[in-house]
Amino acid sequence: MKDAAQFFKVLADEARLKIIWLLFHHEELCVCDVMAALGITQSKASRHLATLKHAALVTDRKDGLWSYYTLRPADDGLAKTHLALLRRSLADRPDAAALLKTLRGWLNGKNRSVACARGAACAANATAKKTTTRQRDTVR
Amino acid sequence: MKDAAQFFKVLADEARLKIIWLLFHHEELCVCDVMAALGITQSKASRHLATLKHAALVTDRKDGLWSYYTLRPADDGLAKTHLALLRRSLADRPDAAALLKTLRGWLNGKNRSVACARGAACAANATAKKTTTRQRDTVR
DNA sequence: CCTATATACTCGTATAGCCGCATATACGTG
DNA sequence: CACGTATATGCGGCTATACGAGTATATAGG
Repeated sequence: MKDAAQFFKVLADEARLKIIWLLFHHEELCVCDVMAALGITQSKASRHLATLKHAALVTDRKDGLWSYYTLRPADDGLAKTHLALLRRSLADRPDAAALLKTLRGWLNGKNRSVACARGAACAANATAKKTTTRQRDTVR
Repeated sequence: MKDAAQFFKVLADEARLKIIWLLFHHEELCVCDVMAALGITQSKASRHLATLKHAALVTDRKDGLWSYYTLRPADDGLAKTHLALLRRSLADRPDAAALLKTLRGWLNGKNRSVACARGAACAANATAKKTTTRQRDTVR
């Protein structure tokens, strides 16, 4: 049952949950897409994607400068079913829908900006400013 | 989506997962039952039960010296469906079945022992001896 | 009241996890 | 080769979590 706990540990982070949610709806995303959609820093985006990769929930594909991440069909039964349920569980959430909308907005204007990551970073700042109260979320 | 991450955090611990699993199959369990079945210390059992209670996954009932814990129907949709799925996911696992067996063995001989917790502690020691290698489980 | 018991809780400590910053790496273009 | 860009990662700091050991609390029974 250790592996099950391990699996839930991967899901036990809001940023990772959001990334998974975005990947449910977009075959491939690169790091700066995640940065822009979630409004997080590059290192944070990269690290969480690495965690997901390590947990075998996503695969990555290098294309030139970009790394594209894709959801990978889980070989574990528990993971497979829980991810499917997660997708359904989040489907009716306003914040999940808003997240998707933000991503699509970013993807639209993506080509117009000279530097991809620079634009994403600006988006990150804008998002960060909205949430002035920042605090950790504990288990208890 | 923060609440979802929060919920998965509660599941992200092997001991808590095991407790939930046992509670799927036994209406009520007291702390020493959990101690004995999982082979853990009293403080660990009590603490994890407190965490589950705090997360509104269980309720407790005091009866004399004993505290009985019971799974409580989740009001949150996400929690409800994921717990139900969890139950199904674990159903075909050998270690989950073995855990139930251990608990039933304990419950049978429970009345024969003079001190409940003392017997449970002995069981804890016996279980601990089996697993000589003890290490933390990390996310990555 | 005194003792044993079951549980909760308080320490102190060790570890895990998240984060930002800075840097390294790798690739594309001129 | 030099420069800009996208990503990965080492490092240090901080917080959250988990744990054992010990202690406090409450209750049952003499």
